[in-house]
Amino acid sequence: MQDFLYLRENNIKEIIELMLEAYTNSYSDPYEVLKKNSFGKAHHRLICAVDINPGIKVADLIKKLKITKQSLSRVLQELIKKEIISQSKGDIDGRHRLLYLTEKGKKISEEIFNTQKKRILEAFKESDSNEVLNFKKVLKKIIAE
Amino acid sequence: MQDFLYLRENNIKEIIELMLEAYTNSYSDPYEVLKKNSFGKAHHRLICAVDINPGIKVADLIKKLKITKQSLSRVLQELIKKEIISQSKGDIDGRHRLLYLTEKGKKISEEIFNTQKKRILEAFKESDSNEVLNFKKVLKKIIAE
DNA sequence: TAATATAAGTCAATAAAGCTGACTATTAAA
DNA sequence: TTTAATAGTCAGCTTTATTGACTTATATTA
Repeated sequence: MQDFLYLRENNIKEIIELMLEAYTNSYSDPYEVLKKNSFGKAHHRLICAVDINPGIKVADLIKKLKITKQSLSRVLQELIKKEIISQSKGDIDGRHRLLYLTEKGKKISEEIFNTQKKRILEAFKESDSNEVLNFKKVLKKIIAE
Repeated sequence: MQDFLYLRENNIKEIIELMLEAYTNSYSDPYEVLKKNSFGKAHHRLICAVDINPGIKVADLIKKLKITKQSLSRVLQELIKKEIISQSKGDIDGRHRLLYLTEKGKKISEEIFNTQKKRILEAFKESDSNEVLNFKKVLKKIIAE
């Protein structure tokens, strides 16, 4: 097998560490916005996931965030009470609870997003459309089981 | 300003969420290895960061992981006691404590890495050298302040 | 050299996030 | 109509991280 430099263990290892740091940095940007609303990292993750996946089922959210039903519940009930997230009964399967951001939730999510947006746009500055698409493609593949 | 599709807010938002999921999935792969050694996510993050940055200072580690000195300390002292990480006094500045993986630490880090490697290699399968380099470049830019 | 600043470590109390286990209620499928 | 799936809940616990108030060692600078 040919020795592709970019597939060497040290390069892959570095990429794993870069992902840790990229996530850590991106998700620490909205610190002030979250604090203002008395939200923590768990709320942030939840709001972000529901924003990009409107109508997501509780079970899928658990898989996505890789936390237990009980852990999710505490944060979710809090956000429902504060009218950031709303629930509706699934019409195909009545056992499902579909989650959406409320208007209030959308506003907060936008506020959060605005603090993160700059970082990503800056990173894409010297990239062209294809490169961004490839970046996204790779991220998606990393997620795939 | 031209409307570049790939710079639209929804695309950026999606990328932020993909990063969350890519990190979450990649860092849940070594669950069994970590459990066997009674390590948690905090240990994992620390081992990974020291592996890829041998000789890193405590202060830099705190910046990288975005946790407090006291949070780091608990986990770090545990790993030093278990002889996973070693410390040495900085020779340029004697106040610094430089951190390294021990031989034992390197073995565990390899074991952890092996569970994560497959996922990344799979993601890079259909990418060429340039695309991987670009992926890495973007990750680095996302990290930059 | 004496005063000050920086890097790291520590103690204590608390909060946030997540876990396991044991249940209940509702709805769907066999 | 029994069984399975989905969601919710209660209780107790662990892990991770925080704030605040120190100490110790080493560097810097006045």
